[in-house]
Amino acid sequence: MSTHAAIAAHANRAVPGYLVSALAISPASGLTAIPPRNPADPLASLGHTKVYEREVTVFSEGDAAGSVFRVMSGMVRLYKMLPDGRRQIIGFLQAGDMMGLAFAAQYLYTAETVTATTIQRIPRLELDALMDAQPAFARKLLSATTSELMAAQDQMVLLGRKTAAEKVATFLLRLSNRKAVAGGDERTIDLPMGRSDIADHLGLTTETVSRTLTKLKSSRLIRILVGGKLELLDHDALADLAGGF
Amino acid sequence: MSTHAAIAAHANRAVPGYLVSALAISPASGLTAIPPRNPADPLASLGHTKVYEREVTVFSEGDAAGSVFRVMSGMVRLYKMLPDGRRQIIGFLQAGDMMGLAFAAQYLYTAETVTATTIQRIPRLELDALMDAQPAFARKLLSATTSELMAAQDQMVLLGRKTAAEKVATFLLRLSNRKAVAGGDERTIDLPMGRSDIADHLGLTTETVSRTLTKLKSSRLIRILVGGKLELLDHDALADLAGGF
DNA sequence: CGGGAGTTTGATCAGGATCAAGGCGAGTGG
DNA sequence: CCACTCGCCTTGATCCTGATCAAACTCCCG
Repeated sequence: MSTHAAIAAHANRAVPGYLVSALAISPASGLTAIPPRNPADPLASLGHTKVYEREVTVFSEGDAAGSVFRVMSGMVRLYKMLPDGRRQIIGFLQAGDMMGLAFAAQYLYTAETVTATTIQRIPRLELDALMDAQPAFARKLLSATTSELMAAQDQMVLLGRKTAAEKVATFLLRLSNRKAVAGGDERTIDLPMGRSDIADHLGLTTETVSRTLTKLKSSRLIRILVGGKLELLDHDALADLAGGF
Repeated sequence: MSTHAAIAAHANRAVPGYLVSALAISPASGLTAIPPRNPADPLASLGHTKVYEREVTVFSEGDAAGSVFRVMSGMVRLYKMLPDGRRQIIGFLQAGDMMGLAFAAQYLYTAETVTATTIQRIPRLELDALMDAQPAFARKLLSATTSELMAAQDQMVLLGRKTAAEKVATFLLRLSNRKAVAGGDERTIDLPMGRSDIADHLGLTTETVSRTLTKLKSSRLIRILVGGKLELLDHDALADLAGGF
């Protein structure tokens, strides 16, 4: 399922990017001698790639920001915290998504792996050099960032105006959508993150997330599978419930 | 107060941009013969500028998107609606802010004036041409859009995790911050929008906004003035209440 | 197999929404 | 110029969704 073609399709999807822009991952990255300029993935030759364990911190809000990162596989959560510990998860990143892309001296959110994750770290200086060398790449970054902004605006609608059931349904459909475009079974989605992660992403509590999922299960809209997987039994009914993205 | 210097300072502020990026407005724009390329404001010579009355629509969600817009003076609200009419105001735009900047065929939100507003309309083709001609300008747009994204993430924290009082306090401080950087009296801010606009921006109802403002007034943290103005009497106490941006 | 974190379920609480009246002020027309 | 009116804002009473507090269950994981 995570074929190169699938990843490329994902990166070029028409659907707004999910978090900080998805950029094509070179099929060849890491497998062959690195070409100085790979037209398909200009980033491929920059920085280096590292495997992180599950549930570890990649960088923290307030850290000096010298690099940007690209998730190659696995899942990362980005979040901001209020002084008293309340947490808002800004988004979940998957293959192709970038993070840390900002013109600020410090990172403005914390990045932690959810699962074991491969991440490419690119020094800002190298990214800047690439933008200078390839204006088209700067445009690509702009396009990806704009997509992120649109996704962020959808999330505002969700957080500000949707009910608990609508929030959960929307969340499930988004995951399914991402996965569908990335190829793979439409109906079965992965939920590697915990209930409290989902809660902190949707502006709810774990209990409410759990109850809502239970209700969806009772209504035969979803089926909860072992190993953090979930099957969407009635996509249309979920879409009705979600009330638009 | 809205001197050229003030606007320039505003556009270059370190604080994250508020909605879709703030770009320098040329001091000379519209006042002198238009130079073909104004280094201070590369946009100045593009498209044309029009004055809109208060409470009119500039473009609607779903309209074919052929232009981007820049607010030169006045105030605009951007919002998205759910099918049943619930509304989420994405943000309020002021001088220097841009809207409609997306790589999509349709506008993804509706833009309406709050007050009488001067708006520059720039065809996308012209913007694209400018980006081709001046790579530095594309970088500037990227920087502005990234700032917007950061602001959107702050708004997610507000919507998902803050209480009504924290939301209102944060909102007032943001307005004050914008104004402060743009020059002008730190303590007195303009609230040209109605209570229901504020409510739809903060994920509350008009009643709750009104009650919360009344409480802030009783606690001597603010004073509500005639003509949609408001005075911040205790900036520090408000900041405590807001609990971080 | 046992321990423990995460999840589910239950009971109660409370913040903010909803429903319902007044009050106030800015425009409008007489 | 003043009074009226309409829309917005404020205030009050009640309701309800989702939070909080509490406990049992399940499934990993060692």
